[in-house]
Amino acid sequence: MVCIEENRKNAPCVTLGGITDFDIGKIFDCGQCFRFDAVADSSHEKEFSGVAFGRLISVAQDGDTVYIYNSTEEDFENIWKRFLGLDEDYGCIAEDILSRSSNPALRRAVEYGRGIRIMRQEPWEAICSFIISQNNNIPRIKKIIGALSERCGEPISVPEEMRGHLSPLTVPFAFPTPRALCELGVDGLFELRTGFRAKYIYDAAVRGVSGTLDYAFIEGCSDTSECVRRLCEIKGVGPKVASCALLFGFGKYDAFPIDVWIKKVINKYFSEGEGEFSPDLLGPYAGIAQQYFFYYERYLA
DNA sequence: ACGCAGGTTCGAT
DNA sequence: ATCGAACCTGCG
Repeated sequence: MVCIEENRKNAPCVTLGGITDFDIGKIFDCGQCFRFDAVADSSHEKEFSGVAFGRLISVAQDGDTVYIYNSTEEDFENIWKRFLGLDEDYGCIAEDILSRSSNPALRRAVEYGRGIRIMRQEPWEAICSFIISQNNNIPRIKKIIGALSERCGEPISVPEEMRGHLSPLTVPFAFPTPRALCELGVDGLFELRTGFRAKYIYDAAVRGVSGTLDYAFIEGCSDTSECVRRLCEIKGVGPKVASCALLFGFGKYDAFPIDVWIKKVINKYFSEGEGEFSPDLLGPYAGIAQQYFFYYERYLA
């Protein structure tokens, strides 16, 4: 018994049924994305709101039903489907990963991380976000990115119907363009509490504006280690940051970021056995395996 | 309170 | 080539 008046107040919403291997709690809390936060008083089991591609949405989930609020069908097809990794069959991907190695820890990690999806965020935002992430903690990373967006990103209108679907941490501003960050300058970036990363962000922004970055090449290049080398030309971008940007922003599923947690994983589970560990062992979805391992090591225990 | 955080650079061997 | 320190800041 749903009253029409009440319905009319609802935000436009795309509803998806029968979604498996998909858990927004894991997807938004596994550290790949810094602009989505939990909606506290949601009417759904879980709900996260945030900004991407210059748009504001919330993603909610009850069991295998997923809701995208403030999205049209068209935006879902063109943007959010890929953004949320809903265009991939994670059953097959997990199977492929497991077929590469009989390592028992790998099996446990895949099991534990079931529901994680690798997001496909905007490349520029991913590069910048992971520059900011270095030697930093997640709450502060989010704070800095929010501040940057509020300071020089395009404002986004928030429909009245989205009330109740928003985290207080969601700031309705698009991620700044390279040009906007350039205009801010190193000093402006420093004032936004980016610390020693200010000059790195600035260098990335300058390259973004001048076209030195060449996204098209990276998008089209199937040699991921060559992509890493290209991104490492940016000051403040090393192999870890480059790999994160490639994995979470460019959809390069074989990019394999090695951070402190993954180092632990390699030492703990891959130390015995002849030869050095290599991501290549894990196949074309090594980066996704990496994310399962990361989540397992970081959040279990 | 005070070490530490999903790294990278820079200078010293 | 390899190895440590230093790096901004504010959260836990």
